[in-house]
Amino acid sequence: MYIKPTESELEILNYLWQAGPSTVRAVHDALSETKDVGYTTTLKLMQIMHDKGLLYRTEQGRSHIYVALLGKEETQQNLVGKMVETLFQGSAAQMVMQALGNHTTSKEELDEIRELLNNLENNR
Amino acid sequence: MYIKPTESELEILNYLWQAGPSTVRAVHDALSETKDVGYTTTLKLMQIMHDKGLLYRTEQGRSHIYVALLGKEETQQNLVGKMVETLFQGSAAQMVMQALGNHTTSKEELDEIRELLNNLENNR
DNA sequence: TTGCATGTACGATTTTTTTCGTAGACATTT
DNA sequence: AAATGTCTACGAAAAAAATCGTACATGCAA
Repeated sequence: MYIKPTESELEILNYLWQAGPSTVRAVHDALSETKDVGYTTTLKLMQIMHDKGLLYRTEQGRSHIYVALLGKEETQQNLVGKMVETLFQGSAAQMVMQALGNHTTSKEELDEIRELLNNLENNR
Repeated sequence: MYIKPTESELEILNYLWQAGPSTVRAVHDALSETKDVGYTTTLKLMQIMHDKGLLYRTEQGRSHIYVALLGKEETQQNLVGKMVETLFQGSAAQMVMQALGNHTTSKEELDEIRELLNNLENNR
């Protein structure tokens, strides 16, 4: 069974995806920018994630280096999929409309999407 | 400030959006189909939602009729938006790709999206 | 009128998630 | 060597969500 990361766990995963293998310190410093939280809180969270099998870690001198075990795309997939199911009755198209309708998206991005649409249609 | 519904609250909202004003009994019976939960749990949840201002209710004889106070589109918007921010670094386009890439979407829906893309581009 | 079904209210408990204090190890600075 | 800084471990508390039992009211059927 797939383990759904909690909100806080997701913040940590996000950082690890972007930054690659990192120490608790690095993660914490990054999160502190936007969130007011103690160092040991971040540490504990990462330890729990390690216990759950969400993170792998390796010793590096006195500290640990953590690596996300969930893939970014895989996780995005999972969560978006769940949202499509529960909030949009399984219609990805409807979600797409909501997403595009209310975010400013550049011409380049729109073109990219258009291309994706074409590919999808051809490979059916 | 906007109140983010919890997972369980969302299930209830979903039912109410689809079915319109309903009793706890109706909601509970529907949820029971897919979830194993006691009647009083659903009742309590709906009472809490009422306290929070998520639901409006009116007496109907011995029971209550509940109505969702959050709009469906409004809520979808909020949650999708939040997901775009936290999971896709603000890029709606990327989320769209993930959503479309892994859900079977009919030609009609794809066309609909294409049309939306065109509109977006024209109204920029 | 007695009993059963069905409703709400509400406190209490359990479970999950988040937070943090304290202790101990070890390196570095003074 | 002593003080200071930085790490992990870990227990425990706080906060948020979900669950349910029990009490009590009322409608309805036997």
